[in-house]
Amino acid sequence: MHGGRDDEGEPVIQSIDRAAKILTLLQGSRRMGISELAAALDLPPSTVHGIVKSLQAHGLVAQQPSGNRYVLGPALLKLSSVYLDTLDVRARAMRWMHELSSRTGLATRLGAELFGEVIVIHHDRRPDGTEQMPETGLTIPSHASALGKVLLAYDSAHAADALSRPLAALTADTVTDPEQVRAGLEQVRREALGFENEEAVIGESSVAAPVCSEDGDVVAAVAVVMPSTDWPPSDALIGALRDAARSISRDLGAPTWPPRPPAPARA
Amino acid sequence: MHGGRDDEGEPVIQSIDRAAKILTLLQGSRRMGISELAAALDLPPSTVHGIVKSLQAHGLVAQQPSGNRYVLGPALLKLSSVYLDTLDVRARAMRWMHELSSRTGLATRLGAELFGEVIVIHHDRRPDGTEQMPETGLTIPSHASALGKVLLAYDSAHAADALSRPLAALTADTVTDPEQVRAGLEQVRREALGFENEEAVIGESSVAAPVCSEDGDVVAAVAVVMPSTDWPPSDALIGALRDAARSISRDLGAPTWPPRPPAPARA
DNA sequence: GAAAGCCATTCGATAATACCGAATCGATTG
DNA sequence: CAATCGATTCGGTATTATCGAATGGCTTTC
Repeated sequence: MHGGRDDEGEPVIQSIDRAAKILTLLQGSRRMGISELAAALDLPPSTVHGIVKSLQAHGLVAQQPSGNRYVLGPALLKLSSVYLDTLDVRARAMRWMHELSSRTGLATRLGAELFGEVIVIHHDRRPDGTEQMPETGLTIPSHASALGKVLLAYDSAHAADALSRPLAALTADTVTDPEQVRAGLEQVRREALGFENEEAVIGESSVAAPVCSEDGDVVAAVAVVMPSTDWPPSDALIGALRDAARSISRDLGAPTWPPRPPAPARA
Repeated sequence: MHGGRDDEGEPVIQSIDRAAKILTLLQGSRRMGISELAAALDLPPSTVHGIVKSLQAHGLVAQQPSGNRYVLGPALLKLSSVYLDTLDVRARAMRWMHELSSRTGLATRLGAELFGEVIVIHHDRRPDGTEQMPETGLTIPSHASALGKVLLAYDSAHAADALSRPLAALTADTVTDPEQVRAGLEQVRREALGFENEEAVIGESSVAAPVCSEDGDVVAAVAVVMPSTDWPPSDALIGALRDAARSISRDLGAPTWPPRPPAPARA
């Protein structure tokens, strides 16, 4: 009952807070007018206008040629590009993920936690020449993905956050009961593997393994994405995935792999 | 002399302006402390601290585990992902770029203008299976790239902006004289093609063509990137590039291609 | 074709707000 | 163990963003 994130009373600068909320709103519904934003935030239009114009001056939002609708701006792209460059995990992972994709013939993803969801930090395509959407930057609900289950299993704060709100059903197979999800995490910890079979996208399944940093924490997860027709994953595939996860972790200076579960478990 | 961008006296909200400047600083030098930022902005550390914390609350910046240094945050990645999704140009271009990459065996880029530079909006890799850095989000100086030359040629505001400041020499072959760059644009307009031979990266050359929108404006440019050993590009390659540029423009509803130059040119 | 409604935008007064300087806490170094 | 450097907290003050009302541009409607 007393849990939450925004009633903490943290000292946040009002206008920046509002600006960030506007960006988040534009993230949800792509193109919005001033008064639309104003209504959503319960603020006078003139206030919103000032904020939006300030964001626009820095390219963080842009108004489309049509005139009176605003969208996210190009400066965000450059910022995110630099953000990706600062991530050691990603830099180290890229090489092994490419190898993993080559060996398995499947797409691979690297994910980390962002506000209770999973954000894809790197994506290596299937090596066949087909056209594939870039997935870097996508966010996926934690409870419905292999990546998410792994991250949940080793980060209790993340788990508490993600499982405290109602879980969306993305397909018929999505597990929407928090307790059931939580129960599954036990096994994830035991095997250091997370599975997901058509729980997020129909026809698509995945397996994920944890990636550890220098001080043994799980900072990310790698996944292999496969067509559901290939389910369950072969031992060879799982072996390759574990190899990749171990290699990345080793490159990062992790002392052990698989990681020791955080919660006390009697021998 | 009287030209400029930031002395316009536009009504910008102070704290948002400062927040954006902090993001830009973090974009330049990856990891900075509070006092470092404060020095750069000539502000008291406590002020900067407040702003940074507010940004942090929304995931726009993050402090690294080490403790007292800040970096750009993961929320930017999600925002940029949505930004990319809102771009029709990109959505339409992806398919044709993939075909272009397949036909030529080379990497292709789609670029647009951002504050006088070129930002890469989409990148299709070389179809060989080699590991390649994702280039989406990179920015390239306009004067040293084929993409940039095309964009400059059709957007006089962009040209005025980009060529008013000193031009960086990225390689020995970079053209750093604004007038010389400007002179080259004439030919770009005539051929609807921009060329660049080792002017940005040694061993790499590229050719670009304009992409037009519904109302005939040049909104982006497509480029093929090739090893300099293949220079000059074959007619077949240029043909394929033109085909792609025309197809994308057509999909966008452009009335004509190649675009009519903006400057009055007597028949 | 004219009028009305909608929405973005501008302006100026007000008080709420973010800013700043000084003090505190924590970490790192000699 | 002492001292320095930096991040962080706190509270008073004045700058600053906010808001309401008025304007202007655009599309819609009758």
